[in-house]
Amino acid sequence: MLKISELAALTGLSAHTIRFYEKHGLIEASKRSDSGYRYYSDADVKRAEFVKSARNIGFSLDDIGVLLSIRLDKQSHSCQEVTDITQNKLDEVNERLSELQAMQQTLERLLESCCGGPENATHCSIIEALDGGDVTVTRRAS
Amino acid sequence: MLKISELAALTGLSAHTIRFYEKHGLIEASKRSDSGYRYYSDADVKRAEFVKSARNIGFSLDDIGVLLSIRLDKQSHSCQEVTDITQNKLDEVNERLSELQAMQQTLERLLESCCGGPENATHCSIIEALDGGDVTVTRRAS
DNA sequence: TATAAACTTAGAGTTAACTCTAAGGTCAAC
DNA sequence: GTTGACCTTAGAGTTAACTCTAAGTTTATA
Ligand SMILES: [Zn+2]
Ligand SMILES: [Zn+2]
Ligand SMILES: [Zn+2]
Ligand SMILES: [Zn+2]
Repeated sequence: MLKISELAALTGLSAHTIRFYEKHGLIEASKRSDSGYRYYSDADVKRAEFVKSARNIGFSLDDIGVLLSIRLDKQSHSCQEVTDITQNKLDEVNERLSELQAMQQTLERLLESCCGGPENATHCSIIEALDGGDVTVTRRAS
Repeated sequence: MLKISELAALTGLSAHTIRFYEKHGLIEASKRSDSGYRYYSDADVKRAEFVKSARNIGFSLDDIGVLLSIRLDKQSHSCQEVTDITQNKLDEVNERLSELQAMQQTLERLLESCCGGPENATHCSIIEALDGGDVTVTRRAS
């Protein structure tokens, strides 16, 4: 049984974050000492590591909640439920990637066009481009 | 001179957002009617369009504030100041792109590994992968 | 036994960029 | 001269995921 700081060291989450996740139903300590200290079993640690992995991939805490409930009772859930969540996340990531790639291209183009030197900006092509409005249109985050 | 709703229609910003930008020093109405209505001159419109362009590229409101002050007095600023802001933004975008690309790869790999079918999830390779912790490590957002 | 490190809770604060509400004043048209 | 669209302000609410604080309790170490 680990104390919260030990679980924190193991997972790389802070003790604060672990308590925060607990409040959101993602992590729990299967035991409390008489004085109220949290103690984590091996199963608790595995669960925390699952949460950390899912978080690393980019799943939201809400997604992770659903994934955990599937993990807890695999019999009652289908692979399709899992791929639905995963596909939705991938769609989201792809959408954001498109936005960022558009920004990247525009920024690179702007940087190429500007001398970047120490002289004054009266001739600056970046300022001009922004003024003219002839910048690549990037989609806003949804 | 345009009223706020007309500027909104022109720029695609909402009237709320225009007032919000004004509060943050980005947009201003060079005139007010006796009753307090905002009226925007051609120069105001250009400035609002500059803000909109910069926002589309992904600059933060703070960045835009700095860009506007350069735009307002180009003599006192250098191209380098402009490229610094732009380069910093590009670095940020590139960092986020790396994170998202790692997520994308992991998610695609997970989706390939799972059957996605209607049977129960006792054998689900996505759940297994998250359990095992053997997912690609993606950097967290800074 | 004394001190420091670690733990507890409830709840407030952070960030960015909006987004909305309430309560009321103004303006154009019919 | 009244309806309805539009305008004003101040300020609160939203979102996600933390992050921190305060005030007090417990435990480990010397
Ligand atoms: Zn230059
Ligand atoms: Zn330049
Ligand atoms: Zn399957
Ligand atoms: Zn599966």
